[in-house]
Amino acid sequence: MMGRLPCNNDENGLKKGPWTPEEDRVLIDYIQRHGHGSWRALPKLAGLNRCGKSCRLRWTNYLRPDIKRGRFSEEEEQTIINLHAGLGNKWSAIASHLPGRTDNEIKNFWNTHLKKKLLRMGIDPVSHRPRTDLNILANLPQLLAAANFSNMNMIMMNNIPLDSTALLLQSDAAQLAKIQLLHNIIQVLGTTPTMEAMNFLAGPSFRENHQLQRSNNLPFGFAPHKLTQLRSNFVNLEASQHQPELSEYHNQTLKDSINNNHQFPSSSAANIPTSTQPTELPALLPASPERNQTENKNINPNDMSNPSSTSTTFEAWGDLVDDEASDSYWRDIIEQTSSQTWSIS
DNA sequence: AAATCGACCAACCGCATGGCT
DNA sequence: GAGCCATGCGGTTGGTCGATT
Repeated sequence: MMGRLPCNNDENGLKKGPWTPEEDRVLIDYIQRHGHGSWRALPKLAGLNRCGKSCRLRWTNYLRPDIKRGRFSEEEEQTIINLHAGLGNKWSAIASHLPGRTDNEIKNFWNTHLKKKLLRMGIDPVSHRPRTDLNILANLPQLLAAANFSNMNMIMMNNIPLDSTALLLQSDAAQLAKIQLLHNIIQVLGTTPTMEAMNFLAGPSFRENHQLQRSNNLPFGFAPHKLTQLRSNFVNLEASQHQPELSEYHNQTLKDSINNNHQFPSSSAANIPTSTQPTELPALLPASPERNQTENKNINPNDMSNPSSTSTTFEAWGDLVDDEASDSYWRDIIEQTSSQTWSIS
């Protein structure tokens, strides 16, 4: 490899491993007086028995005066998730949007916290899309629990009386979890859902509707605009899962539903400008970070959402999914889609 | 009390890249 | 253009510490 100078401290007698307070002091003193200059020359000049690379790392990741330490805030967390969705593992690029945070710190935080958090939510941390492996089906209890937990947090933060909202929120959380599950199921199926699958997904009302559509010779018995709307709203749902503005929007719709005599969250969709609700919406996020790395070089985390496109998510599902879905109904879905998947693979 | 496990994170390693001669 | 050097970057490792068995 051209250009690389080994920093093999074992062979040249230089020290490795954790830095001592004394070494830190020497390094800080030197840089404060002379700047770091050539990192390679620095250790000798400063009187440190370390390689230049080690000094640079220690300075940039730990000793720099503008380093911000401590827990990541919710805002920082969301920013990292948003940026990672667009940039992938470009830790230095992500760090450039978080003043005082180092790429190393963000990388560690991602690997130890955020990755697991997304996995728990059923989102693939690499692609930022819902997980398409069948294991996700085994995570439904956690998904429901997470949804409930999230809603409970919202209640606590807004001092909303539990007795008047608990049942509604349980219902909404379950609804969210169901939507997530349906999304994953369709991802697993991969292609246009079969008639049988759509029958099960849409519930009794759709089955009735299908009979009418079939008599009109429409493909799959599904009105084309419904399929388009369905697909669009999956995209919107997915986008909302890792975009703070959209999450906030969904939180707000939930709050609205509480304040408006338990109306379904879609009631607040009127807050979103209708002029920006196309029938078919573009994907809000790249399918994979790699795909869009070049155009996202100077990405602004605040530009990564399009809240206006979320307004019909609940409405569409309200149209498609009956509220009275029973356990056996959902068992049927899972069994149905599982058998579909086996036949695909 | 000791052993084990898992989370966390500082530090290291090796590759990529850009600048200079 | 080739070779060399310095630095940046991302993946990985290994030590530490608290929780659990």
